[in-house]
Amino acid sequence: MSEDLKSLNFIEHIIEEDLADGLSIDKLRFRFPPEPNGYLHIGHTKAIGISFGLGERYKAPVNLRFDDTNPTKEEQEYVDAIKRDIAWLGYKWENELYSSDYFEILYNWAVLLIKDGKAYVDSQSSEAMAEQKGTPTQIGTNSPFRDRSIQENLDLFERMKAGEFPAGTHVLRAKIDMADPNMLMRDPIMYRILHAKHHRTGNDWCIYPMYDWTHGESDYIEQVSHSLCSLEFKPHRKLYDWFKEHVYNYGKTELPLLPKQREFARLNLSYTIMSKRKLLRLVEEGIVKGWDDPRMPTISGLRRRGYTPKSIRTFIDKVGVAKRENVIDVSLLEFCIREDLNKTANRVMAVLDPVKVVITNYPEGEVEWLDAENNQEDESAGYRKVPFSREIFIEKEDFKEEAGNKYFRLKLGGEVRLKNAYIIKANDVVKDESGAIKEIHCTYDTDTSRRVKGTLHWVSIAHAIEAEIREYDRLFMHESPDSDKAKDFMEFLNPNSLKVLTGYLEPSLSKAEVGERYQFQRLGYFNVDEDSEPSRLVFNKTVGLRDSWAKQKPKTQNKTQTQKKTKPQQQRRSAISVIQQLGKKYTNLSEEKQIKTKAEIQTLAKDVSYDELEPLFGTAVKKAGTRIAVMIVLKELLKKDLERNSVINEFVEKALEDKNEILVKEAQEV
RNA sequence: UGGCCCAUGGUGUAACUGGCUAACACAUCGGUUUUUGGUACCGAAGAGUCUAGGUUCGAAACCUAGUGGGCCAACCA
Repeated sequence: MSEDLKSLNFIEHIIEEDLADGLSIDKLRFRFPPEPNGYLHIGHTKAIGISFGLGERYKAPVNLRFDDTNPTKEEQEYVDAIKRDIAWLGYKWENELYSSDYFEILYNWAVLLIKDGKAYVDSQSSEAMAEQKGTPTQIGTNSPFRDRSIQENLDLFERMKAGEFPAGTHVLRAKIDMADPNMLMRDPIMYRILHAKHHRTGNDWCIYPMYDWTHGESDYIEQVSHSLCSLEFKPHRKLYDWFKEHVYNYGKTELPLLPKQREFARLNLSYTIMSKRKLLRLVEEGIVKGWDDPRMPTISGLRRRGYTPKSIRTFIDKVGVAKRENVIDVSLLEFCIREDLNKTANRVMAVLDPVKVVITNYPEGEVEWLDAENNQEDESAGYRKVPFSREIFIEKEDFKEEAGNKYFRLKLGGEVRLKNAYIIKANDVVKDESGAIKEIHCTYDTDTSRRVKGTLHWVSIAHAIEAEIREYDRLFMHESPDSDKAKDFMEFLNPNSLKVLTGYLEPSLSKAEVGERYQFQRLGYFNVDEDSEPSRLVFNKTVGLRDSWAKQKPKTQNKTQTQKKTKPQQQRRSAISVIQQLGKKYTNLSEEKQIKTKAEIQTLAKDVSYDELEPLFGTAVKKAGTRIAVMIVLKELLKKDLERNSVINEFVEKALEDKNEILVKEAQEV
């Protein structure tokens, strides 16, 4: 193992600092805390990759902890799916834990908090409490129940637990500060009454702890050293720390380590949505066939689509970790899966949009079994036999009656190589009444040593097996479907996200098994779907091959859309600010470029008023470039109707004495 | 109108914590090789680090202000 020379992300920097400050490396401990209320998606993979990745890097334990404090939304089905997905990704958790395991200790701590006067029972409606809470810009007001006696609070809380009250009648709140600018500190709710059956604790409890109270304390109980979560929890940190510091008094002997919460930006993928709620809607409204529909960004969807765990892990590695909002281009994900599959997937031939080719000089009824290499990237992959005969299919797209010489494929009078077989020449076409090509008549040549520009894949008609091919396109046509505030994300659905075809495959595929991945040569990577039956194989297209030929054809809509997009900031930039920027780099430019830039500044100067320019006379002496640009603009203005004044004279004189020659030269021309 | 966070090529991250010509990956464009218009290899273009001021011999990094974006008012997590 070589030393990891990769630069550290900000979380790794924090850990390294903590280590340097004396934290013992064996105290490092992480956790991944999903709520079992939905399936994991590619966005979660980032969180998984960060915490489990850190675990692998530092050989530290990573707990899988289900944050199951809301029995109304959570189900065992999701627990199972989450475990399956994490394991599939190849990560190993130290302990499988549940927040619900800590209900008892959490309750006991809550009682201590009441005894310390740090928590109280509130008995208002949620509406009343919401009103008292204030707004982000307006402080809140105290609850009339805020100063109940400790005895009364203890009594009420115990009776809440005992199930004496209906839901919604009482809550336990932390007593912090209703005037805190951070709304989470305004006496947050710790417990609510919920007469619901929990997937693990059954009917043992009718009060359930809230996220903030549960999550941080679970970290503390598990002695997690670094509790990593996404950015929207940043405001929670203050409360996380408040709870933690109070509870520390009750547990410091057995639980000496205080966890540290840090936040990173979540992953966004272009053309997809990540919200569990919205994904659920796609499932419920039948837009997709289920959580594992290959078009879904869920881990189970990607798995079914043919993605490998390795490709997803390298993807997560490549996207990095930082605190700024980001949208990752799907092309990066596609790059990762192609990179992996290129090395591992065996090549086969399949024709998805067939046209018949008759090789007129090949004997009728004859069949040859030719050798075909399975994977030139992997010598151990070996060879297989493919049958060749008089009648074969090729792709419609691979033949044109006439075409320019940039078209390497088959055309009348032209030659092309058949992959793993012979060179053929197209002599004639047979058309039906409508003019559609029915057959292409070719002759073949057994001398395959000649250089021929194009190579086509093909399949012998008599030997081909039919299979269902499912081709997928992005589910949404908008780059960030859920960012439009005016439109519902459903409006951006791509109506053609699924295309079902019948493909003709070489016979070696008849033994293909569910989950196996292949490269259909020149087309893309495909895997065998679980809907397959021995009599009827079903393939999913995982991803197409890179296609630099397709790019030469007219650009697609999406391309033009993304290119039109410019930063809003830059759109409304004034001439003067553009000039400032040009000036900044002016002194670094080559002479040739300086001339160009100067002309540009002169043009822009037409849109600059003297009032805009004057403040820049005070530009620092060392910023010669900016002053040069200002000088150029000044000269343009003087050429027009501007009159010289003392401020201008002063600026010019100062420039004449400058050590920058360009500036002096420009000033001399005034 | 408050608080907190963020700002580096088209995209995502770096920059040894103030010091070389701002690096890497994806995307883009060109070339070489090739029985996949794939892969591999070589090369190019693209940012002077949101703006302005300041500190400093020296700023992407530090300070101030501005601009732009995000988050925060669920008995959700």
